[in-house]
Amino acid sequence: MRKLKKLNRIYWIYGGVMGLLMILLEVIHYRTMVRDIEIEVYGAIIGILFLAFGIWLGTSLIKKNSQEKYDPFKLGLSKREVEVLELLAQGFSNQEVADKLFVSLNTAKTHISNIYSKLNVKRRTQAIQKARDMALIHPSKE
Amino acid sequence: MRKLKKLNRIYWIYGGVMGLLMILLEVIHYRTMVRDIEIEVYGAIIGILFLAFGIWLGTSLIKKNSQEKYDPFKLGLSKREVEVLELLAQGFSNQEVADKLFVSLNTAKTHISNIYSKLNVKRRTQAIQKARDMALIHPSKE
DNA sequence: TCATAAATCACCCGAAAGAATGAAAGAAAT
DNA sequence: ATTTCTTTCATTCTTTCGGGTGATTTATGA
Repeated sequence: MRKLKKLNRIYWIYGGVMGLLMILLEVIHYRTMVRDIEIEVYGAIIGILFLAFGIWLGTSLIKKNSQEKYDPFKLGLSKREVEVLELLAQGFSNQEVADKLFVSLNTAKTHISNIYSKLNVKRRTQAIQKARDMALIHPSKE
Repeated sequence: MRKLKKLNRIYWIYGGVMGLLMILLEVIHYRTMVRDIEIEVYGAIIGILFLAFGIWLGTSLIKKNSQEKYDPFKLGLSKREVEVLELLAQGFSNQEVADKLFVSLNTAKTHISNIYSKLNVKRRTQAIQKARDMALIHPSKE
């Protein structure tokens, strides 16, 4: 639903930019009616414009593809649990998680256990994996 | 050293393709000397070619940037240890790692401990993190 | 206001993980 | 040949994890 909507808007943008580009070309075309001399320039301009547009379009498309799965914490995870998950993925121990959140070790463990059952995993490494795959947490790099 | 070399080769390739594109345009240009009628077609061809080139170039550049750090296991890691690291990153327990490599649990634990000291970490989650960051192991997705 | 969910903490227990050593056989290098 | 490295395994000990259960205190919403 929302996904489709968003994708569509992106394609509208692409279309719009493309249209603007065409208009720009038309303008250039009718401006340089003294073509016989200017045809090389005309070609160069078109080339540069479309090259730029292509690069922009290509990079945009890749970026869209590599993100956009972002499942918010709608797997029953509470915001506190997402916080904990974030810390887990950063390699902290139970005790460290507890300290960072200013709660007791027992509380941290409770959160972590709940995360496991909600993510349907048995170990923290699996939880981290799943969280990354489903983009439940902030990506580490790039 | 090797990094620079590789990057340079990539730019050579880009340059080469760009050159071919230019030659192609020249050919098209002198082929369609009946321009007054064909100038729109000429523009369209240039546009399409450069658009395609731009997209290709853009996506290639992004991909190159997002990889390319690949540090082989020159941190003192033996090949066996890299194997173990690979399995760790897949979320397996010590026992599972041992089973998959047909060695005893003790052996697996020894490898894992050695990995920790070589990567200078204290926990398996940190080892996995570091292995990913330094691209010591195969990426999980994409 | 009453029920429900979230967040907090405690206690117990067994399993897994990790640290510290030692040791031994085979491969590889010099 | 003789080191050096790798891989293998064992033992002991401590710490950390994870499961299970139960309880209290806010919030939130119906």
